[in-house]
Amino acid sequence: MLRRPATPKRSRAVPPAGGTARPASLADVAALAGVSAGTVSRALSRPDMISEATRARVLDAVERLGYVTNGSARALAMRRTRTIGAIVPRFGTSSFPTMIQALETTLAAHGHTLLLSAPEHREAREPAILRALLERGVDAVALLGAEQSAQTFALLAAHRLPFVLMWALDSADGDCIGFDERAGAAQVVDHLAELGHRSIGFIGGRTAENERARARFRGVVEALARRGMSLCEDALIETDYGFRQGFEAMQRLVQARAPVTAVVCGNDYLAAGALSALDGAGIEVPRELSIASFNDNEFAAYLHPPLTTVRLPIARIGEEAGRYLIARLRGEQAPVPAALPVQLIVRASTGVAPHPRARGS
Amino acid sequence: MLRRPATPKRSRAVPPAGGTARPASLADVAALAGVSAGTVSRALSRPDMISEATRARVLDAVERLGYVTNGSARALAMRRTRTIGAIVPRFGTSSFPTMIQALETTLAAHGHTLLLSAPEHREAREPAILRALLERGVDAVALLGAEQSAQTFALLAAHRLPFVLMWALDSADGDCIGFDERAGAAQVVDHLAELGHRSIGFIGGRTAENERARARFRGVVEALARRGMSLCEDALIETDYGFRQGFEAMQRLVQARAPVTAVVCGNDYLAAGALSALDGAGIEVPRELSIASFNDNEFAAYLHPPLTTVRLPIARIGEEAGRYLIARLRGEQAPVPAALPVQLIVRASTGVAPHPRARGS
DNA sequence: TTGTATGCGTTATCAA
DNA sequence: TTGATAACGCATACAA
Repeated sequence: MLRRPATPKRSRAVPPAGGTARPASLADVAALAGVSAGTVSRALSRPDMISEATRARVLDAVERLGYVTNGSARALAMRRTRTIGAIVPRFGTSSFPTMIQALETTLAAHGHTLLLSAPEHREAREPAILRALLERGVDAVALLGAEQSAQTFALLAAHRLPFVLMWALDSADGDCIGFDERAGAAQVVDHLAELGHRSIGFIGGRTAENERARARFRGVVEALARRGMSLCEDALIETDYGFRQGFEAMQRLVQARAPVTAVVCGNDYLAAGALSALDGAGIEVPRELSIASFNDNEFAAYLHPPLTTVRLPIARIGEEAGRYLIARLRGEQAPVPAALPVQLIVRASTGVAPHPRARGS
Repeated sequence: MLRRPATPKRSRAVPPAGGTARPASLADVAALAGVSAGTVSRALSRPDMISEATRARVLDAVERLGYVTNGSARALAMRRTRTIGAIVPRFGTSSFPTMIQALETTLAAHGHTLLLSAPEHREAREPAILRALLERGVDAVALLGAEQSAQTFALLAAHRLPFVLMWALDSADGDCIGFDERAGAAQVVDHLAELGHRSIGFIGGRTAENERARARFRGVVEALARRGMSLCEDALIETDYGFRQGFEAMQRLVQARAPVTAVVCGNDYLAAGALSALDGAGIEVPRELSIASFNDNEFAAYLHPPLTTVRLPIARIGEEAGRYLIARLRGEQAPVPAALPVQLIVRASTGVAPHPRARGS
């Protein structure tokens, strides 16, 4: 392929009509259209800089050859890939996909593509993962949570890479996009208090490992403290997120006859499991035990209202993250959006079809 | 930046210690290590072709400069990006994330990165999406389902791009990786028949739009036919997948007093909703109405067993798709794996913690 | 408006 | 084992 000074630069001046070895390049299009490569490039990216006639010829040649821009070459020349990396752990069994879907949609609308990494075990692999994204030349990165390794932030800084921390609040290390879960916690607590609940339990995620679980726990604790209350120590359970875990946690509370009239769940898988356990325990839910949860998935709403939920607009995290990064890439200041508002939903009083059982109680 | 013949090719022979404009390149590393660029390249990619001493010097320089390979340049030279594209519609609210997670994990283990596209409205945008992935130079593509546009297959063929159709069976257009949902349907039907059920209903996804919903529907119909039975026409409901939809569908069946003793649900969101509706209807589930579903998510198992489930090993689709594509990229023949086996799960007889209510009934 | 000539940062070929 | 050098395909500054 080298050492052939006598032959023309490109051996195939003829378009690969049937399907030649290599895909068509700018030079091929140029040859077919009878113009220079530079003209073709402009015809495609700056149509207004080219005459109507030649542009038509170029476009025709593009069509005939099935030409597709070589992004690697473009990226090399332009020093940008129009690609954004995202690192989101435990992707499959969480509510992150909704967020990622929104992120991808937002990015795609602006011509960017999403490079996704979904490590199973976070700490272990992460620096290597970021390096992989760096090698791919991502223009920016979206990370889940504010608790990244120092090495991660160092790499980001060294490469001057715009980045955003999703589902997090107030980090000194970078701009965050997150929910106002604290306000949500306050709303839930206020609601429960107004219903007369004075002894409240909590079934949540593992605060040592999960910064989101920690934020919710703290939010509830603080909200209670403001009312001079505190969580019932006999009804505090940390567990993995999951339907089964919620089921078992609530079973434990019931069997131990924990003296609570309300339980706040860290997410709605836990809540749904807890509700299901109550059902089996033969307890009349509405009067004896009120359940509340964060992070509304629809299914929990159909189990046994009244269930009070702090609905987190998960998709908006992705949208705002996308918007933010795109603004950054445009050189705009990209103001960090304020904490996204959450919504308190009280099933019994909303129009959402109430569970029939709720009527008779 | 051009027109500077007097200056050396790279103006900064000194490493960007603090943080210069552009990230370190091979040439920078070479300069610092006192070798040629080619040597650096080899030192990194073919360590065995280099002397111990120089490799050490190179690695040291790499470390000092924080050098990261420029994937675009590498891709341009090597004509491969080590990147794989995936197009999966309605990504956020489905069970696809589990599949994608597995795909990404498998690819990452082999040094490939996943480029993800998750269009909201499928037909409309898809050709453009594939083009976007082509421009990014993906080495291969994973598509959801066998029903792609002719244009899609044409593009794939024109670019000689290896691809695989996930969650699909037996397409003439390409290699598929899917479940043996037909066998699963047969198992469910056999199970229900052995329990004495003779009139069976079906609540499933929209067969006109969803090839997976169609496959399940057909599977059940065929399995029934083999036993000389057929679905109860008064108890056939097509709807969107979702907890609410299952709830409402089952409500309809109950209110219409559909003459069925068993209902098969197309996925477990529908099943969970259906079970919840039965609960509200005051019907004793175990004796009067048996529910079965495809595609097991854990939560349905905790509602009201006995629930019979065709568990689809969703993650394996992603794994196998990844394996297949990687084999193809290696030039291996990549035999198409047979339809992935599904597993029939009868809650009441398995060790999965039975719902307490099941005991008393 | 269009053509020409570099340069982007690697890899791969050939010669040393 | 190493160095020099030609692609890889595109974008762009400059000249025409």
